Amino acid sequence: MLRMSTLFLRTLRDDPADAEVPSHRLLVRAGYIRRIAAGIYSWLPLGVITLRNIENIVRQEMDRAGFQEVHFPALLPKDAYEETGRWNDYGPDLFRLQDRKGSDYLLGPTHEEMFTLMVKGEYSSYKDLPLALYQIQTKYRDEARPRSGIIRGREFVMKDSYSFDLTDEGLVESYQRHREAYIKTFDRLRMKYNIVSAMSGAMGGSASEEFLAPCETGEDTYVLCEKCGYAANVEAMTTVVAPADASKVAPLEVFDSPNTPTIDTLVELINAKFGGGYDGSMTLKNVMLMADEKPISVLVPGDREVDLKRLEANLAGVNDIRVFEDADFAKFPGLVKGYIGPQDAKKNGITVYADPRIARGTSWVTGANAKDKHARNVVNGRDFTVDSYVESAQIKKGDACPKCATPVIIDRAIEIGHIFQLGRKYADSLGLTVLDQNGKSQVVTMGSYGIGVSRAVAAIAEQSNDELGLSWPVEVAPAKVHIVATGKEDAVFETAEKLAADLEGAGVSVMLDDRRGTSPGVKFKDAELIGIPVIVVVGKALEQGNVEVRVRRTGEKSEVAVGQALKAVTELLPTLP
RNA sequence: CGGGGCGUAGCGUAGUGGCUAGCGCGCCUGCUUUGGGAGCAGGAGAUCGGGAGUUCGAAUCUCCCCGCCCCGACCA
Repeated sequence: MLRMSTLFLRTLRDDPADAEVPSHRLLVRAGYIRRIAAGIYSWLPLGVITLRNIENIVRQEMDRAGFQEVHFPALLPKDAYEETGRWNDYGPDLFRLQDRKGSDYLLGPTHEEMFTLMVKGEYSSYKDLPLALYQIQTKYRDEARPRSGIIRGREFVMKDSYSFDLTDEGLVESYQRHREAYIKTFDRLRMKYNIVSAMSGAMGGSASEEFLAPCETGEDTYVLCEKCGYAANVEAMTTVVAPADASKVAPLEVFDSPNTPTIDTLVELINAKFGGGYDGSMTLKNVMLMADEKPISVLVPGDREVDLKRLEANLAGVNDIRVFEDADFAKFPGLVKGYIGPQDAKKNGITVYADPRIARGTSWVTGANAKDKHARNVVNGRDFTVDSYVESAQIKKGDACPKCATPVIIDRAIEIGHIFQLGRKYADSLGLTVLDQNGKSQVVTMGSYGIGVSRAVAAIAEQSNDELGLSWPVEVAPAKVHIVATGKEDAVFETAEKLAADLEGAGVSVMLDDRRGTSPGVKFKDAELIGIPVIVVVGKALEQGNVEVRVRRTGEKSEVAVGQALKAVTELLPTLP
């Protein structure tokens, strides 16, 4: 039982000055967490209990799915990370340190290497597979910009699991098992979420999905089709465009276009010149980029920007992309800034990438590669060629769903889980093999799955709060019932004590506000701020032999006889989220 | 890393060269009060982020450093 009279807790009346997003503001005000440094927080008793509740739900669902818990140190020698190349590839986000002998260590940002080696050390037969292991552990990443309280921290708690299979089909099955376990977990946490297609990114591998909890303060953007349910991270959103028939398009025509350095000025000019009917989407923008210091041109419709994130995610084998600078233009005199068209790309030795919207046979208005000159009726396949198609244009609200063509909506969310099929990358570089039925050595294929446990505290807080404070789901809350004793008569406190003891006896965790001499207003405000789902007030109504039962989330109140309170509360709890 | 903002008591803040750094919350003591962050009286609590400088005099001006927040870049 938690007692307000002794609980290590001080709630704050004012919002902390350094907190903006609701979860951060309220978790600090209600005394769950305190900031230690940027992206590094300590947990006070209420926070620890809440975090543990979430951890335990995650643990139970992992165990139920047949995954086995292990535990690694956070402090790791660099060896394994050297072997996979991540000691360097991970870059400045890796916390590195040395021991007294000068040996290199790191604080684990994720544990693929360690799990792979652990399995390698124990297992060597196909008969041992499939296998899935997990841990709940503190991770360290020296984020360039930690933000939003515990939504993106530099130290955070994560559940990470890894599956090990002999075959690709086995991996797909393991992936599905994890997917289902995640659905059960997040449902139990009472979170609103969408499962969206994602890019596997730097981790390599094929299929990947993210569990995104929609909320305004989220830092991920994703598209959602309300009709067919298609959901994808913007990076993974695909564009379906049918090739056009260009046989009737008039020949390419170069025209004078002075003072049209931007798409807007160009559209204005061509509408005046050719009798209207043009808009930005009919022009072709040539964005010059350096991909690993090789010049590339990316073609997108004039009314859209190049989305560098999407481009980078979809452009295989390129590490670094940057926009052209003046020095780069100087090296390519054939490129006339503001008047570039893809017609001469070959001649200039530039690789041309195009967004799928620039389909074969489509006709465009674009630069004519000469100062103050543009061209119209420039047809893909006739007047220029595209080396490769790559999703690169910015996604807009209302773009067509790739599955059913319905206009999609765009929403923001917090990433709370990520599952993906890793493949053999780590098993290969660390030599994790098993003998198959024929006694032949086979490289194991892996899946990797993560849940941001401490981030889930923030995500749930983001999704369940109001102007009064937090409002936790029953299974997550630091206690299920918050009993407020108001008044100065001993009878009130005695009744409250007894009810608290009875509830605890029935397996219902209780927070009891047993502070004497604290005014009722303070107790109510604190209870609402802390966000325990059921508030029982033992006070004025006691004269009639009643207590008041309130539902935090809805504000519903009802009076029940003291003798009925235990029953009323235990019956109420299962009906709440 | 680029842009913007900020750093004064546990929290929120006032104070643009001049007296002992002010106020609210919280905290302590006493009295009163007890259904919506009570009242009165008294009290404790601050090297004004750090260092150097300018000045008769610096929270206030200058320089350097540190830290925090927001936007962007980045982010398995």
